[in-house]
Amino acid sequence: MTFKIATWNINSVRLRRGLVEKLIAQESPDVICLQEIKCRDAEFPGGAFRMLGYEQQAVSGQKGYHGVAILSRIPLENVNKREFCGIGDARHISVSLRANGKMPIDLHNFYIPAGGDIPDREQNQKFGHKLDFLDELALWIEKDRLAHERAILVGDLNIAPFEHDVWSHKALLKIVSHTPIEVEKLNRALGSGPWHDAMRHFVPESEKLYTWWSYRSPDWAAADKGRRLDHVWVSKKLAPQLRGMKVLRDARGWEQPSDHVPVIVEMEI
DNA sequence: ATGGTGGTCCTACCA
Repeated sequence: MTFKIATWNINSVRLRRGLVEKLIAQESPDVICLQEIKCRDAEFPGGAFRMLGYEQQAVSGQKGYHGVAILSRIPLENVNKREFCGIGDARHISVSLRANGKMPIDLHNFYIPAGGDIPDREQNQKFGHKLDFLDELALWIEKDRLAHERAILVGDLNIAPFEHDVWSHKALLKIVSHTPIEVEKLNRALGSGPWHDAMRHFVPESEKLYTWWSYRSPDWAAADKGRRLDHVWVSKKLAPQLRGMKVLRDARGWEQPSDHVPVIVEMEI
């Protein structure tokens, strides 16, 4: 079967439930991974999505900040929430997708810390937290061999690793999300192991590719000062099965938009 | 170099 997965930092799922419904109407993904739901589990509008066929749901919420969720039309098993850096932030949830009797696919949904403004862990604890999170992620991936078979990793990773993942490589080298130390740590976690970048699989490294445009730019489309903060990675075993990818840039212009847009990947599973 | 906007929840904090 051709399987379609979407990932989207929704920046409050209660405020933008209608935009998720619009995504569903337009794209009808089999699985939707959301980040920054910004609500507790009990406040998640699961009923509305259930009515649209997403009867399988896994939610890790908290009050006011962060929070991740997975909506699925495919049966989910083994819901797991990992706590990073020993603080209670809801920044990860994983499930196994059980599709048409084949071996399940492990799916990890992440919201990696943004890291604040100053790219120095001595001056900015939030940047230190981001680096520690990435180190812990790299260790976990290696130790538990997260991509050993059929696996997908998505989310707002808050890092734009390639030169053309940002509007100006030179201007952003000291801007959190594109600093060399963050890129190096992301590469250590994902770039050199059993993972495969499913977005750059379809778009060459020499081409600009963004998923986020700041709210602070009223002319976001004209200025087009974007960054690719949202990612889809698949295990190398799944890489030959990739069939398509798109970034729904239009969603940045929807009414009362998120500052991130959905990324959609299709593959045979 | 600076400030620009938007979310949560009600006072700043976070992005």
